[in-house]
Amino acid sequence: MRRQEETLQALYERLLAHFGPQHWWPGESAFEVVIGAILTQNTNWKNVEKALANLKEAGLFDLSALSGLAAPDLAELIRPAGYYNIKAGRLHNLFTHVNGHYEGSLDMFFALPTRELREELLSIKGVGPETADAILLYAAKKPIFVVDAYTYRILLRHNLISEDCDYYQMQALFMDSFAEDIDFYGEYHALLVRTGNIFCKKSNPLCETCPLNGL
DNA sequence: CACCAGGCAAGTA
DNA sequence: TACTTGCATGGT
Repeated sequence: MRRQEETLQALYERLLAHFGPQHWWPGESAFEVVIGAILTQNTNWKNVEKALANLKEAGLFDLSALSGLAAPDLAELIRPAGYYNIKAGRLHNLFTHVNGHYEGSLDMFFALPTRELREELLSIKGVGPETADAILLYAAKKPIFVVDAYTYRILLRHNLISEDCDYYQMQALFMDSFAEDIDFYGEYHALLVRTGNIFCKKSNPLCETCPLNGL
């Protein structure tokens, strides 16, 4: 319905006016986005930064170097990000896929059409819908909207969805409302996360100073 | 001290 | 199919 896309447009404009452009994803390379996408699963970004710094300081910040590490050694380096044993395995799964099918080249992997690339990412144990979409949008530069826990919480609190709304329903809400635009999708998701971090945490249920009040 | 963070997979009934 | 639970560090 038309009302909904106007609301989503207004929501974006309010957030942009309040916070300004976020210029996501933080990090310079596609490789860093991929690693960060795994490490930030259910984890504060500050903790991820410590893990990324460890990898860089160890001089192991590339796919072939990390592929050669034993799981316990990789786990120790990413320890500050939490779930370090699980995440070491998930990173390894991803490296193995890229090494086995694409000569260790992310560029070659990302040259796949969006639909196929998404399916392959989801086939890797440890890569779910949000991680796959974050990699698609911010690393592979494909036009796809990333949904996360904050997206759900913000939409729910402003009565834009019902409680049982799932990942793909929320994603369709945005992608049906707006033309495909990598920069716009990237900004919008980043703004939702920024807003969530400040105004829409579980511990801050009232959102009294939230710029979205009165939508 | 309790609670939470830019999820996901595996186990259970 | 639909819940539930484990994973874990570091900040508030």
